[in-house]
Amino acid sequence: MPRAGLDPATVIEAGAALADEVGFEKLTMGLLAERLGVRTPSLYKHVDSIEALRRGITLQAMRDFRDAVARVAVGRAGPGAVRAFADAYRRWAVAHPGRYSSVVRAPDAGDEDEEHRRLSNEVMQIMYDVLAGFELRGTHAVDAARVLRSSLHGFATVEAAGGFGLPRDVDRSYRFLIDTIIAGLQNVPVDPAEDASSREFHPTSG
Amino acid sequence: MPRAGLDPATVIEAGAALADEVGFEKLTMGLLAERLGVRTPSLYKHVDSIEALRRGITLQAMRDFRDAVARVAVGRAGPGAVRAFADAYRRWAVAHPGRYSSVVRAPDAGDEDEEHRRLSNEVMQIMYDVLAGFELRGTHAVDAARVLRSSLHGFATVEAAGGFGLPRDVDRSYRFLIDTIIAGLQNVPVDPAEDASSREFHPTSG
DNA sequence: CGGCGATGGCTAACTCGATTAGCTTTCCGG
DNA sequence: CCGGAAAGCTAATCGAGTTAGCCATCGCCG
Repeated sequence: MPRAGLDPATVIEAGAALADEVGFEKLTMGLLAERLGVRTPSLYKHVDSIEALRRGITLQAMRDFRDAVARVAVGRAGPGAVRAFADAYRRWAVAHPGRYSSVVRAPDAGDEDEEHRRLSNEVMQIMYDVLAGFELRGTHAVDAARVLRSSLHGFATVEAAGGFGLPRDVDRSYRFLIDTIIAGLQNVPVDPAEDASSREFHPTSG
Repeated sequence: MPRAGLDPATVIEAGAALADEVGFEKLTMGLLAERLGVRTPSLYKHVDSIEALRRGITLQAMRDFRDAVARVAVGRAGPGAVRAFADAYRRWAVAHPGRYSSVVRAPDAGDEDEEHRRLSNEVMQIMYDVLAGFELRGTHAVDAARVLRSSLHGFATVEAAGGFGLPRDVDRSYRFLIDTIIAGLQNVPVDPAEDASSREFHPTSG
């Protein structure tokens, strides 16, 4: 019998694609093996465990996600950049539901290696960049990035979970969300006590 | 040997408490049985399956969550109500991480029975109520509720996943999030084309 | 061209969690 | 006090993950 010609990258890529179809949590070694035309134990020649497979899918997805949002945001800042970023964010999440789950899940203990942290920070940095141009000094730069992150992530998660009852309106609600965030960041009252703590700014720790 | 004296409600309550300790997804029949001083198969005298157990925990948690947020929001509207609601929301999520996961997870196929839908709608209704007082007509009432829901859910999820690097600042960021949402809802531009579609308002379909 | 070591795939077998079957014991109403 | 329903238990099955160990294939080197 001819060999399947697998290697770790192929297995992880196929796992990511399969996760998009059946859901990241439903991804199984047996299912992936079947998809690759191979018996389950054979996969262990390429990945150490299902945990390692998930980790690999997560990292691959994070790189792809970072590239997708970086592409539209590069060199831009302010409301237009936030809109473009938010659109790319949701578009990617909707196009890759399984990968998106993998990106945002709570990493299992020890799962968060150096590369994971680095990629997280790169995405946060892109958020800081698109938010430049709003008058956010000091700690509020961190806060604003968290606002953007939480809101977009929450929307994507609820949408992916089928939590919105009326599918027709979801695009419009997303636009409203972005409009609200932008208007909010332009009008949020500045607490003078907070503004004094500018020194605490830590751009890579979002 | 004396009987343990279990019944479905006890088992579900213990399961919810255990989920808060070990995480909803790590909850196992064996673990719960051990906690209750009973052998694993004995649990099946009280719950049909682990899926049914999860469903029971979810419904119990949704009721408790609804009560917690309803209590602080009753009869109030506008920014103060949004603040109180958001505080109760996050407080509950932080205090009951396993239950919170169960409330917001994507329900498995068929899992979403009538009571689940009813409880979802009740929480959405509370959101509509606290958002009354902002000048949101027509479809934007739905949009605003989705904004609030997405943002609070996203923040709670990222926080629960340990996604924020600087734990000290999380309270402040949450306040900033709420301030931003409130300022945003007070200043978001109204699109005249949207405002015309007021008839489409469906308050229970969030 | 032949050989050979590394590699990739396979079968068999084990573990663990969920679940079922069927037995036994306890409890409670009559 | 008695009989059956209810609640626990042991034994056993099933599926997913994983390991061990066997064998075929590939690619490279003499």
